Amino acid sequence: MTKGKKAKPIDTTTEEKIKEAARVVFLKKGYAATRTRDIAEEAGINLALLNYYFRSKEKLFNIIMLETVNGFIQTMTTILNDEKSTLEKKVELIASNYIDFVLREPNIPIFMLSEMRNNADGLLERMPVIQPILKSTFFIQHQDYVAKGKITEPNPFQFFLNLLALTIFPFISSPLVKLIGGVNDTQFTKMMQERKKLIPVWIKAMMKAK
Amino acid sequence: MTKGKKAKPIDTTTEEKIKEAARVVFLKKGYAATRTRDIAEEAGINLALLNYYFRSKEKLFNIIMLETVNGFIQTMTTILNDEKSTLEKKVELIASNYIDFVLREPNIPIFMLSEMRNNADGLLERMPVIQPILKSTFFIQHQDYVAKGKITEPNPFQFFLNLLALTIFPFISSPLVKLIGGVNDTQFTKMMQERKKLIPVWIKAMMKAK
DNA sequence: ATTTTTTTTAATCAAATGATTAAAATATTT
DNA sequence: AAATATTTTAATCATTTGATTAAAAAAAAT
Repeated sequence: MTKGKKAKPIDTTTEEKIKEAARVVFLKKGYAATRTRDIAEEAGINLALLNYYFRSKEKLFNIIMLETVNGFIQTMTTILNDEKSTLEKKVELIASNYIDFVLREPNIPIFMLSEMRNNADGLLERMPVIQPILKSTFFIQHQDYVAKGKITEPNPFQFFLNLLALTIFPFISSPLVKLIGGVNDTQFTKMMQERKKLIPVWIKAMMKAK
Repeated sequence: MTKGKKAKPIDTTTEEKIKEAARVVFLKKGYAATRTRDIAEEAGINLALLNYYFRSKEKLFNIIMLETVNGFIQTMTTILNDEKSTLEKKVELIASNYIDFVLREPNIPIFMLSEMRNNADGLLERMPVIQPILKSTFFIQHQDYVAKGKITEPNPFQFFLNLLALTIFPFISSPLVKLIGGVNDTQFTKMMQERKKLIPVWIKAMMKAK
């Protein structure tokens, strides 16, 4: 109640510090397994301060979730809607940019998808920026390729799913990959780097498959 | 303490009922978000009974987790190690069997992967039946194909990852798919059924890609 | 310098939650 | 049928955990 005075350039470092800590903990452990005390400790502040700034665990979570999803979708929509680049180029960009992105933030995919899984309190529907994807240049170009016989499978969603799957799944399953394959972090990163070049080649091959 | 009398064919229905309920709730919500009371209610029994039979939430969870992972890996190793079938046939079988499997139990992949993510208390290492995969006939056949020039990418793990990704990822991302694509459950199932045939075709095309 | 506002904290609360206990109900054995 | 063992429950405990409060410390305004 001492806050909302508006137009007041408050020193935002503490608030940011808490948000950053919340991001780290939420992304690593998920909402349910996260204790607000964990976040406070990670931020190096007292628990009450967290509630002072963000009122509740849920509100803080919603902020983090929204920013995370937006960060993830943003690059996507930009690439998908670029009218200059071909479909093949878009595939390259998505593979390359997202592998880099997820290498920096490996917890994001499993975090997002596991939080969305039971869609508690309609979290998904409140997410913005998601709908435009269907009407993107990417999908129009796909349609065009299908019409010209350059792509066998006509469902653009199968195509998009495949691209996402090849790009993101390895990160979601990385604990398993590292265990089964006896792969360490360095090797894993190297494999993912290789996939930046491999995925476009694979996708191109799949397009003409029948 | 009245239990462990050994060699006593006790009526196992209550125990099974609790386990089944635990499976339902754990798979849907994950360990941290699950309340033992939820499980008791789902099983139609009292909370104390759950602890009487299984001592603790964690012990019950470990049982469910172990059975789930085993169920998931079992089919895999059987297919991967069959010496009669070709590599192509194995790809078909894995795609087909796993899509059927996950259509019946759509929560299993995200459950397994999200629980494994921070590998608390070395859950992963205690999982059996995982190591043999690397030495399976599948990988030997892959090596053979590489030697004969039938497969471009030499790393068998990339190959295996791709197969898993194309098969499983759609289920993990189904909330997103249904939202972005405006796809309902029936349509989703249909898409996945189509993938049973499509994935082998795609994989075959990817094998020769360069 | 004094007053006012903002920031931070320690202490505490209340609800949720995993677990236990002791006794009642039911089944089994004798 | 009586005695014994097993199964089930209601009530309760202790800890965890999200949240609040009131007061101290720090910063800003006057």
